[in-house]
Amino acid sequence: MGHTYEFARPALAVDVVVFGLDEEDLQVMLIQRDLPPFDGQWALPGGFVRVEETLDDAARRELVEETGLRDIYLEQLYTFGAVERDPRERVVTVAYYALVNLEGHDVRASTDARNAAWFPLSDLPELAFDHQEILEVAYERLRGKVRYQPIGFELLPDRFTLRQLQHLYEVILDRELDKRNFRKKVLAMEIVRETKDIEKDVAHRAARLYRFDKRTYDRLTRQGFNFEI
Amino acid sequence: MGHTYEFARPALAVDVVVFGLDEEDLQVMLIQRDLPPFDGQWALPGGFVRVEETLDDAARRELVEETGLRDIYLEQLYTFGAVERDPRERVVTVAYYALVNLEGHDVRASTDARNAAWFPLSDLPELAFDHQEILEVAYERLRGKVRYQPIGFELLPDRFTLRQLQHLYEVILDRELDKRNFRKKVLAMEIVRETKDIEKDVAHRAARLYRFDKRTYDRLTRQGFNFEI
DNA sequence: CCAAAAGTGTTAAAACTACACCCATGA
DNA sequence: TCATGGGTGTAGTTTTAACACTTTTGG
Repeated sequence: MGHTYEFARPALAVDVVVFGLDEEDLQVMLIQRDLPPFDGQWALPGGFVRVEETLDDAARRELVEETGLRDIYLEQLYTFGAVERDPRERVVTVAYYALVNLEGHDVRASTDARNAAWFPLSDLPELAFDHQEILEVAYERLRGKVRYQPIGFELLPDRFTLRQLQHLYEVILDRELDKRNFRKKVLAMEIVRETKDIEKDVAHRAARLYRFDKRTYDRLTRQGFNFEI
Repeated sequence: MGHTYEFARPALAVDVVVFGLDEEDLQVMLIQRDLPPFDGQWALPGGFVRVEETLDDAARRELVEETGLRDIYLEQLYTFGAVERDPRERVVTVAYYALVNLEGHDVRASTDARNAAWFPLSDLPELAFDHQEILEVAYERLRGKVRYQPIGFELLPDRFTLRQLQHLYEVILDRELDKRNFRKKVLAMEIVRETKDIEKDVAHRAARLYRFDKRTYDRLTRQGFNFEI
């Protein structure tokens, strides 16, 4: 970087893969485009980075503007720079992924989210640009990271049952886990704390609710503990 | 991304953290700047992205131009977008890290590398821009990734002793490993193959040379095997 | 013959896996 | 009273961790 810019500049954008979880599936939030290129097709929420905002700020701003989602877990994923990825001109995009608890956030509460909708990961429409590839990289990252960082809790409500937690891992890792072994492991780590409450309105015995104990997690981590499912 | 660019654009750069390993230490390649800002200070090799090249191409081009290093392991790290990270103007940089075998590549063979030099990670000069932070993120990534991806071999010559391999992990992970357990584990994975040769010119019993067997690694990986040290 | 690193096995503890039944609740 | 999921323990196997001595080679 020994000299100033003497060439044409690529444009710089951000795109966000928002994952949500319901009782069935991992879901992804998509936006239906209403302008060319790819008019009418579904795409990841995103937009251009302004010169006076950080990349994280740009991603959060676009999320609010396009989906109404705010204050959610957001992490940078990868930067995609294929020369022809946007047919209009050279656009490099910094991709993020976000995790959101589907029960706690209502997309439709947003003003400008007429074209936003959740799709199950297993049944996505055709996506604009290289967004299919971005989404695959995001899912790959989520699957890898969820095993050794306690990010999965971001997909659950504040208080959750161990069944919900196990279901989360089963959906993301795409394999079944043994109930007894899973509970033993999670409880042995001491990073989920039992609350005094139980589920409501279920047609069977109600399960105990637990809470992720971030303080204990941070303390244990400083002592060399490694989270792993 | 529903509209074209109506704002000023950030400039886009790449920077590369090149790691090398010798008998002592992890080393990092730095460039001494000869222009403001930070004139005379050391910095990561890097430069602006051209509009007709991919990010990977830009990183490789800058590496060749500034250090003479080519055909080395290179992987995207993270994109840094703090608004004031460059005092001249808004510059977003896509950081990479690279791994190189110090025995196999001579920096001084490069034409334009008068200002390039290796520094031990444990004794770095003050760096320009936010390059100290980039370097810390790169080291963190290397430390995390080396345990579950066979990238460490990139830091060694084609044929290496098990001692060299163990030393590599000890330096990167910053802790001692048990010789017998380490050998057992590595050999049990069957991804390093014994050669028929041994070390030369050592003042003690010469160790057997091994080679990383990428074909076997790929085959095992397809079968669900997970590398882990 | 000395210094330096190569090479090699065993045992105890811990972690992991597989597996089945009774219990509580609401409909 | 039935359907549904909640909740619990054990035994066999595998993996990990700790640990010390003999061999080979060049100087």
